[in-house]
Amino acid sequence: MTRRTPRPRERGIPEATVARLPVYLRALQALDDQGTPTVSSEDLASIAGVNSAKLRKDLSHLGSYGTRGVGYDVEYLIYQISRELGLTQDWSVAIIGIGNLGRALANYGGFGSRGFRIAALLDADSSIVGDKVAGLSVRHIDALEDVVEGEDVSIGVIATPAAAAQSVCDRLIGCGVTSVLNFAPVVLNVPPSVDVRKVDLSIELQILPSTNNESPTGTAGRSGSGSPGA
Amino acid sequence: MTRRTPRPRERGIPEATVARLPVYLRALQALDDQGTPTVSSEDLASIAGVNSAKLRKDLSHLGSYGTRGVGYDVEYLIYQISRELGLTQDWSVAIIGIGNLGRALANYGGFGSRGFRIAALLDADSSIVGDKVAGLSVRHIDALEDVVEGEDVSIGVIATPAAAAQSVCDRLIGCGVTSVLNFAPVVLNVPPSVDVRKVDLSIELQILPSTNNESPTGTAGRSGSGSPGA
DNA sequence: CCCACTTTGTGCCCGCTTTCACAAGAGCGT
DNA sequence: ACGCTCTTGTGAAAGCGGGCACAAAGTGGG
Repeated sequence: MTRRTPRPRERGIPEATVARLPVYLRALQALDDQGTPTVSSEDLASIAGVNSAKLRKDLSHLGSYGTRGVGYDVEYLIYQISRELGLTQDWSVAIIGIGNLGRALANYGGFGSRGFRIAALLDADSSIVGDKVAGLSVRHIDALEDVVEGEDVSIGVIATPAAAAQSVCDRLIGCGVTSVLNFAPVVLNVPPSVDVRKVDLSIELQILPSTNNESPTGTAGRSGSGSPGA
Repeated sequence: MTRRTPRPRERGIPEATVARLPVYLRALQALDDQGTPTVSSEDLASIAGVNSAKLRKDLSHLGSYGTRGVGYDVEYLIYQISRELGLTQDWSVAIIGIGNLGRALANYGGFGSRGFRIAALLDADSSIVGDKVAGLSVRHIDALEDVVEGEDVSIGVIATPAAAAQSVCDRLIGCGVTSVLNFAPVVLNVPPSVDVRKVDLSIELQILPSTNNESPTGTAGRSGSGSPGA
């Protein structure tokens, strides 16, 4: 097992904050592309869709990188957030299950641009093994252990049918993967040392109609990215 | 504009609870398929991956549908949860942006089985307009207003590139859609009466590596489905 | 009828988040 | 150098959600 590089840093940044950092990061990158040199917490918060006080408190956990009376230096903040998220190093990702969703994920540009390298695509269906998807050749699931070892994969993305998810997950964990992103509609059973994030497309849809009724308290247009966290 | 049926009920169920109801629902349906007539909070909680006290408290918000000493009647609970989520009526969904992700969504079986009917697929790229995807013919985005009106669409799913998302969203809202599920990596600007849920694939990935480091406090394997909510 | 056992529903407390409000810091024009 | 304006960083308060632990309620056996 090669080094899985478990970033040392991270004193104690609240999980809720970490979940928002990528949103800030994207907003900052958009600003950077436009050539904006600095941005105030008010403006950045508005782009990211959050309260400005919350934004400031979030950023304050990284350190005092703002300048009073001026705002934050866009490029410097991008660097600091990337660093905190561990995006300054590359993470190898394996996608298991190359159906429609797996293909969508493989082709999704958002990954490579961050520090994520899609190292392998795996599927159990031998009729698609060998196909080229997003420039990669689909390999058979039997090669999972070899691939994880050889490519030093540290993140597994499960896009298989529900029935296969748990066993795939077990095999991933068995060869040292500690982070799993699960798109299958099942609750995975994992030891505490492994972090699983779950994304369930149909659940998102089911929640939707229940929230937009004329709530007397006026819930007002939300836009959370999901994950209540713990 | 036909009836958009804004369910009247819903006194004040916590958002965190609503977000978990679909998970319970799925577990219950699996039990029902196996012919299990009743289930205890302990067992159901274990399947759904939550604390049993939390489960009981969640369900208590719907009313007292359990029997002490016995548990919950599976079928009745399915009905009550479906009802609360508004799944007892059909919702028409339009997917805009038929790239890889849009295709994955269109083919995703989980929708039709619940009360969701995929009414239309729309895209701006005329080279794919007319293609058959998941049994539906892709229509041109110009027809958006006609489609929403004609099919009584109440939910829009945005799977377009980031740049197109806001304008598509505006058009959806313009013709009466009040619920939007956004897969594009931008924060949409909407009036408070519209509910937007955002799912961002690359953000989930970015959060992942930051959470599984040997946190001194032992954060232990999480598995939240996302959405910190408001 | 009574008792032992099971399981729900919930009061209570604790810790995490969010939000407000403001003092301290930084730049700028004069 | 001074004062004005802008913006950050943060103490304190309020709100929400999670989980324990227990009383209440229902079942079944004798």
